[in-house]
Amino acid sequence: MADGPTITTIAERAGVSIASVSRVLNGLPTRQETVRKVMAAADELGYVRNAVARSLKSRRTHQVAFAMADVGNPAYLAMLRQIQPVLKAAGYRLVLHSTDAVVADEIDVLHSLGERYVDGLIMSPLRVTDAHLQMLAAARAPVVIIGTVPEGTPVDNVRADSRTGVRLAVDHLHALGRRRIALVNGPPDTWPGASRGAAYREALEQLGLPYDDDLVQIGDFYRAQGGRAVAELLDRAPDVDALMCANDLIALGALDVLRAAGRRVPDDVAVVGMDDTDLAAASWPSLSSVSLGSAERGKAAAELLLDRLNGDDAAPRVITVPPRLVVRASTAGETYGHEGGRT
Amino acid sequence: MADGPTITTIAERAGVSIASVSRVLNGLPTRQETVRKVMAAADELGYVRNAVARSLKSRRTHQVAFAMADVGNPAYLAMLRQIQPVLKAAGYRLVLHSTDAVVADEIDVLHSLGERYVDGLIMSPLRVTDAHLQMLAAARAPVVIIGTVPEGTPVDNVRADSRTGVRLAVDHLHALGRRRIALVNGPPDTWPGASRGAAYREALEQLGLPYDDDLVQIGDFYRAQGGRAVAELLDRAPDVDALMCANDLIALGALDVLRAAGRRVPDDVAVVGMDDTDLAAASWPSLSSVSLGSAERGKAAAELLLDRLNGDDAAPRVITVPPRLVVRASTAGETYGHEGGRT
DNA sequence: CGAAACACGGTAAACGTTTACAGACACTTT
DNA sequence: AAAGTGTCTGTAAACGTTTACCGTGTTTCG
Repeated sequence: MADGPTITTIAERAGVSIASVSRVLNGLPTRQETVRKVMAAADELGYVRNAVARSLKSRRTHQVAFAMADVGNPAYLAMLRQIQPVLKAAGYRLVLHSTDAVVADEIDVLHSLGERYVDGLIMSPLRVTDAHLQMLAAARAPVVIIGTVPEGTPVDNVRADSRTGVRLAVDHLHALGRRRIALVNGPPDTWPGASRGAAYREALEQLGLPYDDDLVQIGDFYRAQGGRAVAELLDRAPDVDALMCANDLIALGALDVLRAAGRRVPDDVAVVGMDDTDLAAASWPSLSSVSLGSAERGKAAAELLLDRLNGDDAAPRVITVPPRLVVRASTAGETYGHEGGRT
Repeated sequence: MADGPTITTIAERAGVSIASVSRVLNGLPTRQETVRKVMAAADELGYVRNAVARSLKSRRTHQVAFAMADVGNPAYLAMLRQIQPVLKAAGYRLVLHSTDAVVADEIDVLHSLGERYVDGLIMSPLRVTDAHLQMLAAARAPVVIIGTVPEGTPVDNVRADSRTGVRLAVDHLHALGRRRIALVNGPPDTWPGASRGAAYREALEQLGLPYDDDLVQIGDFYRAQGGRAVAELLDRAPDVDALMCANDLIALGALDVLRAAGRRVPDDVAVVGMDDTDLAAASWPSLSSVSLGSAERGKAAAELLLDRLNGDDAAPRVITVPPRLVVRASTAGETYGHEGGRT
């Protein structure tokens, strides 16, 4: 692993100046003979351009960061899957940050933009605090937020519409004749938890259904906890005939518990999840789920960021991705396979 | 977004030289008064060190690359989940490459090590070609391969043991009294496909079961294809009583088709998957699956690489991670939840 | 044939750090 | 009082590129 060749090495070998080498390497107009000599020397030496030196001079790293709360969460992975190819096609490398849903870590990432190791950032924060807003206002590179950000924040913003998403699910359940529709939610101090809770209430109201505290159960966004929450719910409101779950993991937990309790799905209790992860198609009965368009949001975010990196300095843009209800066996009683799973 | 402050800006403001600024910033011994002035200036200006310039000088980027075949594949994600925190804790950023299982892309990644934008690389190639070996021998930074690499290749190597994995599964099925055990495999020209095929044959032999061509079906590593393969298999060998599937997706496809064909799982046909992905725990009946230790391999790889980055230059090491059979409902008929799923 | 135009290519500065070296100053020590 | 010791800080070079600028040699044209 001897010290790799640099343009100086090449220049010596080819008998030209480093400027000429650089010009050849960058395809700037140069005499044929010089091009030949430089290329030959570069080939023989196995030269590869030093990206760091290049970045220092050009002030471009050709790297973009994506900061997600949790590498394990399928919703973020869906984003990642879309972001990656878009950036790659545009010649950018992807630096991945996992913030473990810790606000301080997110702030750190924003702060580290000052180190200039990336040209831009896509971030999907759990919730947006004042600290976030301050850092965003002072960000040293273009940032795109996947999530919802207050009006006037100077960054591009790609939103889900969980309100409409919940609406779709509740309407669907109502249309199937269900009247005791429960909500199994995550913590209300997170953005998803809060907005889904509010949307549920609103949806009931629009349908003329009464809001019943007994029908709302709060747990965490995980399977085991979701199951526990549903168990409590069944105790308290045995007449429940539909469950709106705030994500797919909770819904899987619900299926576990319903099965154990001898309730048939969907005949006795219909279940809808949220996020439409791979798990929804894998479970049995397969899980109806509201897709909040994680994939589309990832793609949109990447494209917005690329625009910025190409010098677009128009006013901050907001894109809202519409939700989509994917109906599977857990509400419609269809047999698996009907919806043409993608795997 | 005016040009950020540099140590020169700070030096002027604090009335000292850039050398002093650098020293203070790096905690080298300096007079208290100077420290104070520099710190004050840095704070006021909101200075953040430029990582690129720093890397150029120090020849360290504090970045590590992880190259996986496919961002969508749960096995790689399991690795990623372990790699990320290990690197983060050691102060490294993670650059993610998705090679789309294209050999040329993998070679590209190896080649790009010459650009020195990372200090090291963890790569999990689908199969290792001569081109790989050449590049590995000439790699400009430490590389750890997750997968199997020929004896004598000068890189650290973390292996799965799919031979033993298949063995575990077949033994398990045999112990349950199954005698017509089929293999639903992926393409035999991939490393996983080839080794699983061979291991299956070997396992049968050891158990004194006859090898029967009708019981081996080749498809692809995906759900729909797995289902199709199993459908054909049922036609050809209706007396099959167990399926060893080369990965979890195939196994899910198998469950679909068995259910549609009215065969009970596990009573009529037992099913084992491979990789023990999240999907295995989510499906119903939950899927027995052989874990090849993706998570452990990821962790081990990250730790090996960190050792190298800390200057360890001992001979290349090989770590083999033992497989583990996770028994769930699809073979044992236990109810879900028994194995204490991790979600 | 001399001057202007032009095509190439070399010199050097710059990007923002780190760090070897040496200078400046304040004390000790003899 | 001169020399020695030690602490702190400034100057400058280096990391590997890109690029502005200028000099040289050739071509073109009056």
